[in-house]
Amino acid sequence: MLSNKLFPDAHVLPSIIKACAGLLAVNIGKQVHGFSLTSGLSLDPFVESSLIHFYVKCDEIIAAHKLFDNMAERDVVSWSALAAGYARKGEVANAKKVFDQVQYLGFEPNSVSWNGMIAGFNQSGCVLDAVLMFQQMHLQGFKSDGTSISSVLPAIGDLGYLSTGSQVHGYVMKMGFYVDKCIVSALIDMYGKCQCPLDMTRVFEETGQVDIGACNALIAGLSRHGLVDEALKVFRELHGRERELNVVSWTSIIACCSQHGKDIEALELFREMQATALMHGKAAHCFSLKRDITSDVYVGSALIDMYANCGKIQLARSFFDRMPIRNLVCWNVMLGAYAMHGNAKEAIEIFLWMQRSGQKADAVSFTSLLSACSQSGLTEEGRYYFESMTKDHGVEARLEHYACIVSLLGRAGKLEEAYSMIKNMPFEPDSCVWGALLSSCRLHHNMRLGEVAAGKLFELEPENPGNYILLSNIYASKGKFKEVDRVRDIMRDKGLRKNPGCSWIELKNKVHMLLAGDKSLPQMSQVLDKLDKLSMEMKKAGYMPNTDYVLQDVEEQEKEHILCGHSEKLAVVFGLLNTSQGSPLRVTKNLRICGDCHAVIKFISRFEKREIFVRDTNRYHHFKDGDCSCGDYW
DNA sequence: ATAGGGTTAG
Repeated sequence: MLSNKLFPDAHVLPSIIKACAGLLAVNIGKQVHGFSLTSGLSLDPFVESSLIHFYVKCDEIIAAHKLFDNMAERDVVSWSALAAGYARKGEVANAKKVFDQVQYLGFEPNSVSWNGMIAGFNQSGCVLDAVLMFQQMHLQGFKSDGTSISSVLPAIGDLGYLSTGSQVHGYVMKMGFYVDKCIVSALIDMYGKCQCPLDMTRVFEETGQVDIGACNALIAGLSRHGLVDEALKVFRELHGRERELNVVSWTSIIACCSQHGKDIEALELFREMQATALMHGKAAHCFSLKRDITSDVYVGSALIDMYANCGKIQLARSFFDRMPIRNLVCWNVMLGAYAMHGNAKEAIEIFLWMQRSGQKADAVSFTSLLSACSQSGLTEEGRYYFESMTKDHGVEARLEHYACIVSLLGRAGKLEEAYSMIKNMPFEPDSCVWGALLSSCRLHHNMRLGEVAAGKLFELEPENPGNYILLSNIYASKGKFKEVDRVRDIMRDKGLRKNPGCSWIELKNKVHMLLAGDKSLPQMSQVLDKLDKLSMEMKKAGYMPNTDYVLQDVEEQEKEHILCGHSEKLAVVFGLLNTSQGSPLRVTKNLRICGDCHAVIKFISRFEKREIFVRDTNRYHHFKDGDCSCGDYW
C-alpha cells in the first residue's frame, strides 16, 4: 500500500495491527503504532483498542495500560481487553479490579469480556480464578456459550474438579454442544486430567466422529495414564485412514513414547514424521526456512533442554540468551539445565533475571532452584529460597520441594534437621522424600536414621531394589556384615536383583550400550588391557581404590565386577580407544555414578588429557584436568 | 468496511 503511495486509514489499520498481534510481530506492530501516532489515526477508537489488544498479546501490559490511560473515550472492548491482559499476566487482583470497573461504570460486559477473562486466567495458570470467573458469570445470569465451555474445561481438568466437570458435561449435552469439536476435545482432556480414562474413552466413542482434535486429546490422555500401546493404536488408526495428521498428533505420540522410556520408537516416529512432512512439499519447507523457527519459544526451549542434556551447557545458554520471547517453560528449562549441571550460582542468576523480567516463578522453577542449591552445597541459599517460595512468591511447597530440602540438608550432614523437616511436613512424605534421607544417610554413614528411612521405603515401594542396596551399603561401611547378609536375604526372598548398571556412549553416529560385566563387546580384551595400564599408572600416582564401593557388589557377580569394572568405567575406556586424542567423551548412565568410578575418571581426564562428561540419574559430572565440576560434593 | 473470546502437544 505504502509503495503504491496509498495512505492507510482508520479502517485498514486495525486489521494490520490484528495481524501483528496474531504473529507476535512486536517490532512491526510498534512501527504501525508509531505510524498511527504521527498520522493522527491513533485517536480512532478501533485503532486504539486493537493496539491495546496487540500489546496484551505481546505480553507488554505496561504499554497496553499506558495506551489505555491516554484514550479519549473507553468502551467495553478496551476495558475488557485490558482486564483480559492482566488475567493473562496472572495479575489476578488487577484483572478483577479492571473487570469490576467495567460494570461499575455502567457498561455491560458481553460474552467476549467474560470469555477473555477465563481464557486469560487459563493462560497464566490461574486456573482456579478461571473456574471462579465461569461460576460468577453464571451467578450473574450470563449463559455460557461454546467458547466459555471450551475455555473453562482445561482449567477444571487442571484442578481435578471431577464433579464440576461432569456438571459441565451435562450442560453440554443439554445444549447440544456435542457437535462442537473444540468442546469434545476439551471434555476428553478434562476426563483425562481427572483420572477418568474410562469416561474419556466414552466421550470419544459417544461423539462418533473422528475429529483430529479429539483423537489428539485422547492420545494425550492415554499417554498421561501410561497407556502407551493404546495411544499408539489410536495414532496408527488415525494414520491408516489417511486422515490429515497434524503437528499436534505427531508431537503427542512422540512425547508419549519419549516420556515412557520408548526412546527408539520416539526417534523412529520423528523420522517417519519428517518423511511424511516432505510430501507436503515446498510450502512447508519455505515456511520453516523463512521463519527462524529456532527462536520459537517451544522449539527454543526444547533446544536448550536438548543441549543441556547432552552436556553442552554453554551452547544451551547462548540459545537462551538469543530467545526473542521467553515464557515460563523457557525460563524453567534453563533453570533445570543449571540444576542438572549443578551450577547453583548461575541458576540463582537466572532466577533473579526472571524476577526482573516480570516472569512469575512457579513450583517447577523452585524445584530446579532448590535442587541446584542442594547439588552445589549452597545450603543457606537453599534454605532462604525454600522459605521465600511461600512467603514472597505464593508458591505452596509440594512433595518435590520437601525432597529437595531434605536432600540439601542431608548432603550438608544436617541429618537430624532433615529428619525433623520430614516429621513436620504438612502432608504424608512420599518415597522421594524418604529416598533423599536414605541417600544422605548412605553418604554420611548414619545407620540409625538410615534404618528409619529404609523402613518407610520398604513399605512404600517394596519392589525397588535401590533402597535395599543403599541400606546394605550403610551396613557394609560400618562393617556390619551380618546385617548386610540379612538385607541381601530379604532381597533374594522377594526375587529382587540389583538393577544392572548400564552406560551409553555415542561414537560415530552409533550409540553403544555397555553393561557392568559385559562380555559381548568385541573389543573387551583391549578395554580391559587399557584399564589395567591405567590402574598401574594410578597406583604410581598414589591412588587408593575405594573399597567402600566395592563392598556393595558382594555375591556371584563380584568377580566379573572386579575384572571388568562398572559400566561407566568401561564406556569411558571404550571411548578412549575409539576416538582421536584430545576429543571429549560423553557417557550416560542409568544409575548414579559410583564413587570409585568417579575417582578413576577424574584421573583419566588428567592422564589422558580429555574432557569427559558423565550424566547419571541425578546430574552431570564434567571431568577436566583431574577435577570434576561437582567438586566431589554429591 | 475496521477492534475483543475457544480444544488437543511441547
